[in-house]
Amino acid sequence: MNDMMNIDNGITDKHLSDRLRAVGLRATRPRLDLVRLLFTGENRHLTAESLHEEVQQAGHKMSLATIYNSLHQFTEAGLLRQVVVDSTRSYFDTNTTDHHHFFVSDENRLIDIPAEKVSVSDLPDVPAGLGITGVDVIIRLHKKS
Amino acid sequence: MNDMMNIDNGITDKHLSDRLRAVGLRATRPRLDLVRLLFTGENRHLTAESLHEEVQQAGHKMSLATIYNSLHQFTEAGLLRQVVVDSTRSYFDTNTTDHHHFFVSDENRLIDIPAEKVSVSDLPDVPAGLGITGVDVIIRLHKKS
DNA sequence: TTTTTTCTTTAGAATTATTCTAAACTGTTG
DNA sequence: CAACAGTTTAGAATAATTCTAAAGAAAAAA
Repeated sequence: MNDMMNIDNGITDKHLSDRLRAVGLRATRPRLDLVRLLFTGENRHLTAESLHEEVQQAGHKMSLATIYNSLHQFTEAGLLRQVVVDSTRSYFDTNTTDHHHFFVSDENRLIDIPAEKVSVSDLPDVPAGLGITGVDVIIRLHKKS
Repeated sequence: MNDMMNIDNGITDKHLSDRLRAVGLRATRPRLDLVRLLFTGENRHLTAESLHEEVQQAGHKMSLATIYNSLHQFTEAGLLRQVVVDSTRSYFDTNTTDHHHFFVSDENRLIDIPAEKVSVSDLPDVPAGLGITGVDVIIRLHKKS
């Protein structure tokens, strides 16, 4: 439809397709619709449900299964990062660089914290035979009385 | 059955009942069976399922709903701490003092890290109107190749 | 004590988020 | 454009958790 169409910054569908192919995923129509929402504009935090709604509102129709599949594929491919803050829902972050999170429990909302703002020091010895996958810092917040 | 029975350290059912009543919960038979497993001996990490199995093996019979109810009541009462590491299951920790966790994803196992071993410094400004509920640090581990 | 009230427990149904299945469909490659 | 491998999808299936409303037990009142 618009190979050279410029959405709201310099990102075209060509860029997005290339990005998908670069991580070994075919640039299909559904996946393009998703990455367009995900990687055009600011970094985002989302759930399968919220993304699904957004896709509908963007005028596309997509099975929830596809949303789940894609979120997981994108995560494995390193395009997304999964953030575990709530045991009832999965959150995904389009910012995959090293950083941490505030989690506002009253609103189920995540806020990024740059890595430099938190220093985790003197890490204890990791049990033998195990390696560190990642360090997650979550600062839980609540509305003040 | 055994008001003064000493399980394996100095903790009797009387102590456990008092502990329940101290946080405003009736010392019922099911709750006693649970706290006996939870607070006699070392600190533990558990899930509703794992606790349910353990209760069965201890020879009691208890509805899973009671396990869930109790875990949540105990958590609200401050007897347990909930640890969110996995979006498919809830973990509870009998150690409610300030500390952090290793999470071995290959085995779904938690390991405590004393608070002093991790220093979170230079916390960023908390958005206006919000207060800090808690700071969770989770270091994810995997089996080394 | 007995009675009454309030809190608990429970079995099973219901709910929610997520995953699975198998068939229809679409990029990609030759 | 044929043929294959990778994708999408609707809907069923699953897993963890919560709900419901009825029966049971602890605490309070009489």
